Amino acid sequence: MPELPEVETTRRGITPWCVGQKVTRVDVRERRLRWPVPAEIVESLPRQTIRSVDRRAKYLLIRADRGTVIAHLGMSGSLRVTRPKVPPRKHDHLDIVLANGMCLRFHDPRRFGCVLWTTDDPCVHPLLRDLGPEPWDADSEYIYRRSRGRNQSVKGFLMDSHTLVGVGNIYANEALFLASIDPRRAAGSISRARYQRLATAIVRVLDEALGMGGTTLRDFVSASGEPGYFRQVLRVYDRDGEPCRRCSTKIRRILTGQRSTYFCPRCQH
DNA sequence: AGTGCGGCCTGTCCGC
DNA sequence: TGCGGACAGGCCGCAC
Repeated sequence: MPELPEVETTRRGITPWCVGQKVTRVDVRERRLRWPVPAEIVESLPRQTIRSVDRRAKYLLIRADRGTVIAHLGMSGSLRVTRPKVPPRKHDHLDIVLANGMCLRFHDPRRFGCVLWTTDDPCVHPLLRDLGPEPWDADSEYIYRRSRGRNQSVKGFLMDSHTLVGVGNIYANEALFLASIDPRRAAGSISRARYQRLATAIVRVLDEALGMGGTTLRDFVSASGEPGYFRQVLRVYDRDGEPCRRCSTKIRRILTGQRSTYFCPRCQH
């Protein structure tokens, strides 16, 4: 599933194929994504040149001459470089066809993702406007200050994109383990020193995963799926009943909200 | 304003 | 073997 590192990997993977390329056509086979694919993208994007591919949180920003594609991969999405004549698979919802004979193909079985179009600065788009800082830019003092007075669980607080972006369920669990913090604790009850550890832990798990995303970069065009490198290095996520890698106590799974939360009852407090 | 939760979707897995 | 149901997940948008 596309977490932040995979979105960044996608960005790096598609950039050399499409920056500087003119768009010749946009083919929409299924417009019912999270929000309908706007007709303007089909009308306006062709004949424009792609100038850059940026990322904000888990949104990819494909900037053209007079407008920007805002794409989100949701839970199950991918954006791959292929040739337009390659027959679309099931759930290949949209192609951005390029003058160099390639295309960007958006694939998303669950359709939690989106492909939108804006002619404004994408940063003022309602979806991006209120987002917190990127994890690499979020210093612990900011996170600590923001947590004061919050009764919400620290895990929920971390996963709130207004606090900071890019910390999904997997990384929230992993970072809280590294920082030895019980995910059920109220965000406002945790000390400044522990937020320092937490901020470091977040960057560490994201960098680790980004390093592994690099391995899928090589055969990017060949459309090979995620081989599951993540799983072997996970410390708590999806390890209910298995021994803690630090103290061998059984990892516990609980539900907070509707989300699975994994933690070591001995290491995290 | 902060917080919790429903809903959107389909593939996968489990039990009958 | 086939079928139904539970579950997973990001994150918007609503209700309290």
